[in-house]
Amino acid sequence: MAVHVLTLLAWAGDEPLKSEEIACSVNTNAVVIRRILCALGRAGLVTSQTGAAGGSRLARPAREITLRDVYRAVEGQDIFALHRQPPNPKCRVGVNIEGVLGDVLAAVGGAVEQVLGEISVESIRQSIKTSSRSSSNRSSSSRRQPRRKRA
Amino acid sequence: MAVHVLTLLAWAGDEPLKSEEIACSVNTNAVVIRRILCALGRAGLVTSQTGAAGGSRLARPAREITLRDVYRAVEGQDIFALHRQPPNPKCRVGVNIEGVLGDVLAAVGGAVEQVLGEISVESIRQSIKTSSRSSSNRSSSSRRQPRRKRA
DNA sequence: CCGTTTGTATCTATATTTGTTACAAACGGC
DNA sequence: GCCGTTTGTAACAAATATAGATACAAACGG
Repeated sequence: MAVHVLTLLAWAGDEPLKSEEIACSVNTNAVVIRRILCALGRAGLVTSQTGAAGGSRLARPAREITLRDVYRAVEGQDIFALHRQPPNPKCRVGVNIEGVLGDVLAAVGGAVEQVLGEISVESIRQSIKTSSRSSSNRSSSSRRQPRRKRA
Repeated sequence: MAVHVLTLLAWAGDEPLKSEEIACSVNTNAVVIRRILCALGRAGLVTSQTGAAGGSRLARPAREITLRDVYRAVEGQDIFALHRQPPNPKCRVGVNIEGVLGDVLAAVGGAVEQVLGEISVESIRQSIKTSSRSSSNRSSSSRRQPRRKRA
């Protein structure tokens, strides 16, 4: 949803968008959008203004905002997590497993961020533009079902 | 937790472990372990036997089981997900965003699997072995707090 | 044949996320 | 300076997912 929001803002250019307008396209409540915009604002990706002529716009060119920035702004930091309840410390494996898995998760997180770091909001916008031109497109044709697990 | 389970099984070697024993080290309920073992069994990573002398053991050498196998066995398929409620199809961005993001998620998933595919259960076991030898270790010393979001 | 263990169903508790209502603070136009 | 508008945030309800627990039939070995 955050990527969706930023893509809309990229499209709008200089013109500020109101959370209500964005919510309409995303098909959700305006407060949900404001929460996202707030997080993006704290990360320095967007600027917002209150008041009658208010709204939000990108803080810098869409080409200079990567999905990695978005990821860091809206996701906490731990996508994968360890045991909810710590393992039994009396077991030789239990004592150390969390430390070792921590390294694994760090490696995974790094790989995720590297992939996301190579994709800009502008490139997303471009993909959408081309998608809407040709309907015989591999992008939009694939996937229409995965409504599972955390948005 | 699945990695924890497999590491224990790798340690046990030929001797089958009961779900109750595993649950003790992981510090959870035996049924939770059995659920994991069942998923791992369906993926062909472990074999289990009922009965008095029953229990579970690895279906093949620990070196030939990667965390990618584990990942596929226990996680559904979509770690990241799209909008819970589909975007507004009347919006130019809303129509195509899911297709484009689907490609992004596929790329991220591929990167995750690639990293996990290079780590075997055996290497996890080795890391734990060395961890427990030297206490001045970067692995186990780092991280002790991230109890956030899904185990 | 009998005790043990898996596999699975079912239920509860807990955590997380989303959606919703409400409202103070900020801002621009008049 | 006032007034309507919009953000930022709090508070709460609803939906969803996961973990933990109890129960029990089926399978297996001695």
